[in-house]
This record gives sequence, C-alpha cells and structure tokens, in this order.
Amino acid sequence: MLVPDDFTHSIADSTRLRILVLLIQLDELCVCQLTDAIDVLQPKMSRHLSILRKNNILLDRREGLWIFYRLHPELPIWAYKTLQALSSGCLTLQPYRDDILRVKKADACLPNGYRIKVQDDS
Amino acid sequence: MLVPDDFTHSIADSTRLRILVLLIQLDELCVCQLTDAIDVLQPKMSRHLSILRKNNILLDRREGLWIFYRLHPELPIWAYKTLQALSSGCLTLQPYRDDILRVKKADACLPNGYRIKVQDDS
DNA sequence: TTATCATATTCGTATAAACACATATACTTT
DNA sequence: AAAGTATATGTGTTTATACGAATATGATAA
Repeated sequence: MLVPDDFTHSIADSTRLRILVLLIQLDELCVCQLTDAIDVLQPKMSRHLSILRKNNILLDRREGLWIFYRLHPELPIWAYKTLQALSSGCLTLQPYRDDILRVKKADACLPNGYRIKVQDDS
Repeated sequence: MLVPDDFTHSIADSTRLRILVLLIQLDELCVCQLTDAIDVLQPKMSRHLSILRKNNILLDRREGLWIFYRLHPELPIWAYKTLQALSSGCLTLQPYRDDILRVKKADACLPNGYRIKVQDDS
C-alpha cells in the first residue's frame, strides 16, 4: 500500500516527476518513448521506473519486447489528485512542456499500431 | 518564485510533511507548538522551517519572542491544491493524526490569547 | 546591564540517493 | 541455434541530505 512518505519521496526527483507528468498527460508510454522524450541514458530511466513501480505508483505491461508504463489503476485518490495538481503546475514550464511535444513528435521504437495519434499542427 | 522541483523536494521529508499537514489544518502555529507536537529537537525543527521558508512555502511572523508560521499567502494555486490533496491522504494516518491532537491539547509556550480554542471532547 | 527565553545557524559526521558504466535478462527474428 | 533489440540490474563512486551538539541571535524582563 502506498503511504505518503513513499509517495513524496517518489516524486522528489526531477526525472521521476517528468515521467509522471508525461504519463498523466498521455496515459501510457513505453520505456523508449520516455527515454527519448526526457533524454536520459536507458539504465537511468529504467532505475527511476523501477522505483515508481515498486512504490505502486506505476504499473507496467509487457508487449513483446516493449514494456508500457501507466499510472497504477489502484492509485489512491489522494495520490492521483496530488499528481494532477502538481502536473497542472508543471505543464506550462520547461522541461515538462517540451517533454510532451517530444513524445508526440518522436518516432520511437514502438510496435506497429502504438504510435500516438496527434493532429499535426505544424 | 516557487518551482515544482523545489516544491517536491520541500515536501519529501517526513518532518516537513508533518509541519505542512499541521499548518493546513490549523492555519498558524508557533515554532514551539510545532516542536512539541512533532516531538523533535528544536534545532531540527528550525532547520526544516528554514527550508520551507526559503522556498516560499511558509511565511513567518514575529510576535515578541515567538515566531508564527503559516502557509505562504502567495503560494501558487497548484502548490496549494497539491498540499490539500496530500494532506487528505495523511489525516487518517499516523503520525499526522496524533500530531494534530497533540497541538490541540498542548499547553505550549504561547503568549496570552494565542492558545488554540478547541472544544474539549474528553 | 545581565539574565532569560524562543528561535536560528554553524560544524562535523553519517546516511541515503543518484549517477555512469558494464553486464544481465527477456523476448523476437533469422 | 545465434544475433539483435528493449529493458533491467549490479557495482563503485560521487553528491546531496539529515542529523546532534554546540553556539549564536534577537527580543523581553529584571
């Protein structure tokens, strides 16, 4: 069960906060999408995802080679509301704003049918 | 100006989270009330208050020997909402629940007229 | 002034967290 | 089977953080 102490610790790293903001906005992303968008080395991304997974903040799902992460569906309401509020404070700021743009534009290593559908506003 | 990174760092310590939950529930408290309720050594309390003050999460006000702390009145809305949500997840749990009871029952070193008015439910 | 009280800061130390690099695992394709 | 791809973990090191103990500050009272 998620307790406030583990939760606050989980969000207190800038890479993890960026991951969470991305997943609140875009529901589900695979590791390579997150790695590309946030631009970190793969082992670093993996380790931060591991922390969020162990604390039951994220849930993962394997699909072939790819592993998709999303907010844990049984995240306590208080935790979800906290993330929503935090996220609303991040969206207009860097690097969070550009992270989202990068995911949408990126042509990551995704399996067919899993690219994000976005209207091209260029 | 408060940025999400400083904010998440500020709430990622259990003593600081306890302080914030207390101040959300009880508006304004002096250092000795916080120290007694949370039961930490005075320099430790002071250091944590200093961090919250420097990050513009708390505002202090001197009244004679006593210094009162409250949430910063210009706290960004996203930060306030985040604290509200987090606090709602803490209130039913220990040690947050008992912290509040202790403040209400305590006979701290307050100047006259500053004791918290609570109905005695004993 | 001196004493006293509430609060703040300095300092040295111990603990924890994040990191890069190397390597391992798990799955798919050939 | 071997090779290739995506993701995870082990290891050693560096950096950040929290801490207790001692001391300083700032206000009040005698």
